Amino acid sequence: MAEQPRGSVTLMDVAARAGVSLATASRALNGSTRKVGDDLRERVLAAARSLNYAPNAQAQAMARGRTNVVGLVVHDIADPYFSSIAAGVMEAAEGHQVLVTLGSTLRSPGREVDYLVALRGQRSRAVILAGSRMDDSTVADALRREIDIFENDGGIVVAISQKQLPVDTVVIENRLGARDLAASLVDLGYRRFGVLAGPDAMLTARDRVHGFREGLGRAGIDLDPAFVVHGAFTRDGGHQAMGSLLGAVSAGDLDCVFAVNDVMAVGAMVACRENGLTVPQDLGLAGFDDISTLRDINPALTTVRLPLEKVGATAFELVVSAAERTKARTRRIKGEVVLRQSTRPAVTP
Amino acid sequence: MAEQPRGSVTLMDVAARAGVSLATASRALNGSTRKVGDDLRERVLAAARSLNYAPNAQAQAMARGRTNVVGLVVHDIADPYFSSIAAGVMEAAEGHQVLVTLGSTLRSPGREVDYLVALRGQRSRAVILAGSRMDDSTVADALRREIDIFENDGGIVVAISQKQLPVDTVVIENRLGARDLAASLVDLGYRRFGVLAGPDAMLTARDRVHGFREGLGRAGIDLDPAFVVHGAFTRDGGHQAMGSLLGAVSAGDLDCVFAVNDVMAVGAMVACRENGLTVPQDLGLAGFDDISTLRDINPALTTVRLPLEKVGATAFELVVSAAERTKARTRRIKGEVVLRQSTRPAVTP
DNA sequence: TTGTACGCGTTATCAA
DNA sequence: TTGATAACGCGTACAA
Repeated sequence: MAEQPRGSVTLMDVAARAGVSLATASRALNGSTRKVGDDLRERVLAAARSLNYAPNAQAQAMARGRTNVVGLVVHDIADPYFSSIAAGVMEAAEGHQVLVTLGSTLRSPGREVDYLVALRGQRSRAVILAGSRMDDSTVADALRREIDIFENDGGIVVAISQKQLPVDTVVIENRLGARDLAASLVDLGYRRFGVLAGPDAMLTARDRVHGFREGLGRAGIDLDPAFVVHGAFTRDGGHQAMGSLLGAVSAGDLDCVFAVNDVMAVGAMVACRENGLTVPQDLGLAGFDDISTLRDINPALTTVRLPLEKVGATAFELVVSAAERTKARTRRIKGEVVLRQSTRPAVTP
Repeated sequence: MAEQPRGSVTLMDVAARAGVSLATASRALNGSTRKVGDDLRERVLAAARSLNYAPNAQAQAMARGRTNVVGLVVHDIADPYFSSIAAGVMEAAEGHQVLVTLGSTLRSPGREVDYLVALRGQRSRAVILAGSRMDDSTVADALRREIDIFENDGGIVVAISQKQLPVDTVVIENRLGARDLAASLVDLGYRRFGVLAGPDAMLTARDRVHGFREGLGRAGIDLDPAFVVHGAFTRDGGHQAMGSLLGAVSAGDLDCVFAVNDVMAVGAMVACRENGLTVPQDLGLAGFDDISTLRDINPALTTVRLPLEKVGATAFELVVSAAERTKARTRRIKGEVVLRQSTRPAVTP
């Protein structure tokens, strides 16, 4: 049996036990394949196994000058939007000998910069910035600056959301999706719209509002600014915004409400219920994202489906293929309108 | 302005720019507070700032012999159960100068061992194993063995779920919660129960079934084994299991169904609807966990509330307080029955 | 208080 | 093919 040495087993221990030099042990365990005699290789592998040797990744990183760490920075890991993206990243990373470290900014944009610094300290090979960019030039400038430094150190940066930064980006077609949704809702016969708009500075929210307004405009419908209520990008934000909206309008002013994401839509649905309104009979309601956990709410939510796991996987692919890139690349992910019971069926003539 | 040097800035660069020795620079930036003259300290800090210096965490780790990396291993990060726990861990880690690395086993128990090896290679300070233990002695033995090695290297291991491993554990009182739930359901007047039981080998699922059966037994009610249907611990698993159950029993055999977690309950609710059953009029339905994302489904789910973020935070506290422990500690987290609309109101005499 | 020099565990370069 | 040895960047005795 193998004895259990106290403290970490080093390559030197392995080499000693196998009766070979450090260099040989290193080559047998990690270096290029065909350079160590089979007998010695066997001895080294056996020694490593019996000693439970695990290479010190820190030391390897120092010697090699690079790591296998990829940082993933999200706004809030408890939000299903981000946990789905994270799952996509993790799955894509499978088999790539990569360790994913998770950062959660708790929805405070400035913290992205902090994580970037920390991950630079870790000499992370790459960082994936998942989550909406903000309309805040101070933060954006600081971020851009830190990204420069990070990339100058040889790191890779990939963003998910808007093409605001000069890095490889998985662009989510929020605007297009919202435009299509608007068109579909008009097709269903809706005419008087309200919007629960999320935070004004959040580009994802803003793009969706813009796209929606655009879609309505093409159908000759105006979106009254008074019917656009901002609120947090959360369930409670949606709940509150819907409450305000309902308080501000009179019955008949509204026949359909678009919440810029599904969790807000769910909050809005509750607010409707509390106000005695039935969806979709009294009011149509639509969301955005098609969060899988929310697919079974009743009435089922009309929304724009986003392949979130694919978004994460795509970001990871940008990371692994970054070596051969010549300039910042863009991958566009489209959403697809899904009509369900929270909006009424199309009026058949 | 600061020039942007090509490649990483090292402490030597900072020392040179500040005109001090390496040791002084090190002390000014990291070492104990009161050992560097104010003037020199200022010079060093200024130099570091102007050069965008970020300490090489790998090198620090090597020199110090320890890291600030904590590994979090979950079954599936897309599952709200785990993403809530992860959020709790992240929030608790806030301000502790710790980087959390995320592992997702994709529900394959053997992968926990792989992550443990990888994290040992990283010289992680600690690993949090979140997720049910399995009734699989092969895996458990391998895990125990690898945990020994990990701890022997000075690492800390914390488990969340059952006290199956000889490590600090956040024990979730599944059994107790399910027992209480059973009692509450009996109080509501239910008598003929079915259970959607999850995978047989998963201890969390099994504990909940046992506890539920226990609770019924105390009320003098027998749980017919034919009414216990196993299935995956997911929405689809619940959907399928409920389908089987409804196919196997005749109307009147059943007046309430307990799904061992909320996502299964949601799947079950859909299956009910598909079979023309209305919850709770035709059938009561209860879950477990009180997943926040699912709180707004309709009818609202009767369930056992688990403070998942607190679970994660508690696990992290065990990590940071591990130094002063003498033997494996246990923190028990209780659930609380929450009665909602998916079960009928109590019959008033 | 400040500086010198060694060690952390590994890879990679050079000889042998 | 194998082995000795110099990096890698930092912390920290030890000496000054």
